Amino acid sequence: MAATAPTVHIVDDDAPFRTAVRRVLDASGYRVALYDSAEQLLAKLPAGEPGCILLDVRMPGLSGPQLQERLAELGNRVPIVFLTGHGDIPMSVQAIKAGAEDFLTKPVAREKLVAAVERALTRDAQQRAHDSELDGLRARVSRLTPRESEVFALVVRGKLNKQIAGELGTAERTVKAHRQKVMEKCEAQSLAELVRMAERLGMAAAPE
Amino acid sequence: MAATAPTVHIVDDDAPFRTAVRRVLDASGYRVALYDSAEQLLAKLPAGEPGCILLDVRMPGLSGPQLQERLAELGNRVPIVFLTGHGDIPMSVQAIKAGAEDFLTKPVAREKLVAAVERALTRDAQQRAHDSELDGLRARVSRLTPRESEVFALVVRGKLNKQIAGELGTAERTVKAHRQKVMEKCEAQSLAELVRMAERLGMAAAPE
DNA sequence: CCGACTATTGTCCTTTGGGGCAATAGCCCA
DNA sequence: TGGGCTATTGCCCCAAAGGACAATAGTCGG
Repeated sequence: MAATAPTVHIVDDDAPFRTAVRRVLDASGYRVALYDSAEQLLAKLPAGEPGCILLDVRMPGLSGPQLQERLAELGNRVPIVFLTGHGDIPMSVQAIKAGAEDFLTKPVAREKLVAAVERALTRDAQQRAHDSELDGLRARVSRLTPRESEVFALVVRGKLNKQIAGELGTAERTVKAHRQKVMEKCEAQSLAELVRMAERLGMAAAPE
Repeated sequence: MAATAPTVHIVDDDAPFRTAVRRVLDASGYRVALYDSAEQLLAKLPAGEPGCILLDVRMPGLSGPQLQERLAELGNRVPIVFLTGHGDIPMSVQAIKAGAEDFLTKPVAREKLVAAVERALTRDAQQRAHDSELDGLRARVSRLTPRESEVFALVVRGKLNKQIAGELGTAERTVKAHRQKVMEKCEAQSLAELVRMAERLGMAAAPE
């Protein structure tokens, strides 16, 4: 599973500047893609591929912060490094709070830029690793039938089969059957593992 | 358990400014404490009490960011709201990344200040609630004897009693005895609950 | 209409987990 | 030195979970 090499997406309406930055990042061995507007990035950004965004703040059309917000709405969590000559403190604070990896000001020292991009790519890789683990989990859990899901929820709350049977209005034997299916579909080797899965999926644990 | 009312700790070397800010916060109903330097705050800050810090950046002696760092080293996670007239973007970015609740610039609109303080206090309350829950858990788990802890670790990994007995070189009956003690001391009503506790305490889950 | 999937249950047997009762042993503190 | 705590174990019994074999029924897509 050799992951695609990560790409740094540079979004800036200033063509000469884009080129200059590309040169720096090229020289540092990064794959680079250029966009002259936020809209262009939204249209072309390949989903699901590793990378990060190097983003200007002031641009015609969507601004950098607006693009950040838009991406968040779309559920796209690509790390963003802001790089601008027209920033102010409130803007930088807002950007970082919204999850930006960094907020640099032009002119920027080459090492600062490269370091920020590197951190952004590292974070992206970690997020992806984490997400794909969760996705695998969700995929398994989503194979459960509605009934099995109910049993699953009660099992990880520590309920006994007989209690579950009572709550669901079925026979204990039936619960056992579902429970087996749950363990099988979730590929859990033990109850402890199943509970951990539920926990990672954020399933509430009210024992009641 | 009526918690102590939260206190806003104002750290600024400018006396008139301190007084002005105190007035604003007093008027909003907050308890306020004043300090003219970071050192004074470090010396007097009551540990374990709810509150937040309203912190200037440039001061004689320890600077605001240095105080933030020092508090982090001490494990004190009181939310900090920076309020300064001499800030710049890198500084604000660094402060927020280091966990500051906000980074405001003088002069600040009264509502912005009050809103930031309110968010800081809310965050503090949440952290405290979360921490005290964890502390309760740790207190229970710390009552386990070394042997019981070993059994605990293996149980939450989904090991069977006989496997645990094998790994510890004791009889299965012995494991059962320890296991009982673990459930009792941890006040866990079910294995699921025990696993959740281990999870919240960050105990690794290598099933091996 | 048929096969696949889901939901349900029954019976029976085995493996595990949970506990009561009791005893042996080492250690530490008063 | 004696009580208290920890670690160990044996025996016995009951409850709970796991799983084999088998069967009935309803739903749904072909």
